[in-house]
Amino acid sequence: MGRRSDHTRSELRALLIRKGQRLLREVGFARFSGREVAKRAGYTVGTIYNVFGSLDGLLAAINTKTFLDWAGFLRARLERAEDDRIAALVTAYFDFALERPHLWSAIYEHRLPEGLDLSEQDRADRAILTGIVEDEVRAVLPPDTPADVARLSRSLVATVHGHCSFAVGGSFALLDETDPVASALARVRESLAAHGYRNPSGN
Amino acid sequence: MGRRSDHTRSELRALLIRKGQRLLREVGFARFSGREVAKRAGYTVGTIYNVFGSLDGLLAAINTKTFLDWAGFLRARLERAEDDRIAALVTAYFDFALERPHLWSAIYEHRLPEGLDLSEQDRADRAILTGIVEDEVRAVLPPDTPADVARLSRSLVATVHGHCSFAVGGSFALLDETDPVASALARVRESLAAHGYRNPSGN
DNA sequence: ACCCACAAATGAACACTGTTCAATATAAAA
DNA sequence: TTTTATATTGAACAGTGTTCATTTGTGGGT
Repeated sequence: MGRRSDHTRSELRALLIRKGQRLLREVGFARFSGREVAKRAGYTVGTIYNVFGSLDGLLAAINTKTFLDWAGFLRARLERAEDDRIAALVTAYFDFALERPHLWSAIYEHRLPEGLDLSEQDRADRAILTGIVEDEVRAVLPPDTPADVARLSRSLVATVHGHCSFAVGGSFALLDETDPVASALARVRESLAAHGYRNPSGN
Repeated sequence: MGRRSDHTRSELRALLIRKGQRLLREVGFARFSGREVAKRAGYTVGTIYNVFGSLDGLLAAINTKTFLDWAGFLRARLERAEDDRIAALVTAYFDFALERPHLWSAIYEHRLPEGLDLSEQDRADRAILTGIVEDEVRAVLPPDTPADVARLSRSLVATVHGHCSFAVGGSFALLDETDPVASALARVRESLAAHGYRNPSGN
């Protein structure tokens, strides 16, 4: 088969990302295969290289999509949230990961080879997540806080990330940790408290 | 070539782990190859399967070795440490990872396939690291603390791990974070302070 | 309606991977 | 010395990522 017109370039791009994301969710990073993605999309390997340049390009695009899905997930939860938005955020962070462990892990398992970098667009898309956290942190600290809110937010994301990573990866299971979300939330509250935050739930 | 007696079973085991660890450190998890490990050890692929059952078995053994090296690294730093042992611990945690990023990342990139589990020995070896942290945390909290020190220690390890993971993986670089160690240490101090710890350095 | 130039899709080829297992060469036992 | 047991090999298999010459449908120009 030669040239086709079943999809425009951007449709094809979206299709490959969608099918690739589904495969990644099902089998995980270690068993991910470009040929399989192409087959599921009704194309062959070469097409992935036409569209993304390399398999790493496709994986980067899939992971950026996952970041966007994740940001949407957090926003939806925050809308439903009552007074304790920090708890809602931490819980949602974990829930997204625990409901699709393969997909979430792949974000951190995939490393671009040296020489390749994320596009500016990818970076901007992925930064949205941190932005959401930053807004919530700022809302909860005193208006005149001397803290570097952006930096503190990144650090709190890292804190929650560490707990989530151990929870999804099984490190915590080996250590008989039963409630990683509660631990993560406790650490976040302690750090926020050190910057003038009062805990709404009393925990 | 048939049966040999160049090495005893346990010598061969150690040799393959050593050569494998070196390869992993050089090329990273994604480019790791069983055939290459065997070649460097002066054997062929099949031998890895005789000794470790599978490539995952070898990788698990290498990663356990890395955990033990890491624990030794922390202990050596703690011996040299002056008054601020918490800072020494956090700094050493990062330094070990940053000096051998491929090797450190591989601990978390490798996942045992379903059905396979770590041996009891591997689990015990890997738990030594957490034990070291637990000792230091206990030493720094009030003797009559009501806190669950084991659980808090695990959580603080997760906190530092999250920061270290972003530092090694480049997520922090994308966000212009310049001093992840300082951030991690600040979070750890805030949480310890919430449990009765007084900061020796005044930071 | 025709033709043609272009671009998109293909799939064979290459060098690799993990895994299995019959054959083999050697060490240990009899 | 002969026999038994086993450690080591390497060919075979099915898969991988990547490249690229070849093919073929498509859109634009006549």
